[in-house]
Amino acid sequence: MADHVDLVLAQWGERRPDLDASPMAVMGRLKRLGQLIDTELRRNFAAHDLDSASFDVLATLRRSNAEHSLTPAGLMRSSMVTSGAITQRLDRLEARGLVTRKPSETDGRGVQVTLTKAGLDLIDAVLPTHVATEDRLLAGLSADERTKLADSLRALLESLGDKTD
Amino acid sequence: MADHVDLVLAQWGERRPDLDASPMAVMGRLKRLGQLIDTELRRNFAAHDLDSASFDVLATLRRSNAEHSLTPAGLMRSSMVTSGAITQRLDRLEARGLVTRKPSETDGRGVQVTLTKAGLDLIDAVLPTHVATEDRLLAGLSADERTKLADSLRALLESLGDKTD
DNA sequence: CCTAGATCTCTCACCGCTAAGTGATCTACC
DNA sequence: GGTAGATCACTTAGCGGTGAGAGATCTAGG
Repeated sequence: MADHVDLVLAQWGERRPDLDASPMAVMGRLKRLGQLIDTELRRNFAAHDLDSASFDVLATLRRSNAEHSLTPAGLMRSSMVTSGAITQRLDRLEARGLVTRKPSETDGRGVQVTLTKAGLDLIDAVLPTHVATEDRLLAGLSADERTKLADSLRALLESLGDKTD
Repeated sequence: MADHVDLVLAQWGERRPDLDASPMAVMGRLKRLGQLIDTELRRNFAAHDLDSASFDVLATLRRSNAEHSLTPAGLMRSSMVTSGAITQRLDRLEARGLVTRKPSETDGRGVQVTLTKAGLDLIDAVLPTHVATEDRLLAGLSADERTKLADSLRALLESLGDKTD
């Protein structure tokens, strides 16, 4: 059993035997999986006139609270993109009537972003197909393997400071 | 112990208890790790006047064979980006004198891309710091945990068709 | 109070990728 | 041998991101 990364590691062993390329066994696979998964999810989103950036915002608002409302700063922390990216995402979603922006009542700098009815309906329509696509991509792993993998990934994330508390 | 994805899963359970969001335990973490790692590697590349796209091409050529030479089609398969992206990457690298393009001797449509001396020197200079950065990002996992994680990721990649043979 | 620094949202220039499509060349099959 | 379809590298329009920075507002310390 060998995947593309095994080949890459073998090539490095051939050309640069002095180099310890072992970190690539994890990092290379993370990158490659990310690209494969992104490509697949992109297709699903496109079928619903969406892209992963818009989905990300709508889904974050949807799950945040009963009002489906959050500040741009909150969206930024959740999405791990720059503030400029959030502004542009919201511009697009607002133009499509999927979210509204209104000044914060408590913070003169702040803005409150809220899902509109159209935005709520759209995200609720896309969510089941999105989860189904993710599930299909994981079909090769048993429930136990998924759990083990999720646990390993959680450990790595936590070691990189991705804590909730 | 809880990371950001645990919070996200709890939120979905609250807002959409009917939805089985469990695939996100793996998919969400893969996405999040990808973003964290990309950001970190970007910093390292920038310190060497590089970006991950250029590094990807130079490293692929470096490890491919003793001549450090490949076709654009080969680079495309290895990088999993579209052919247009490869053309543009090569344009940039050729303009910087890091690679050369010459027509294939055996295929009238084909091109042979080769690392120049400058390209070879640059990638060999960056490689050690790149691997060191990756190793630092994995510092939170023991050798055994890394192996287990790499194995899980390999299994997932293989199930998605990322085979060498 | 007042001020220094943090935080919030937004703007802008630039960059790299996708998606769709082009023309040229190769290959397999009739 | 001719032709239909695959493959190859490239072009272009449009999109979404970063990084740097602006201007407004909040907050903590003296």
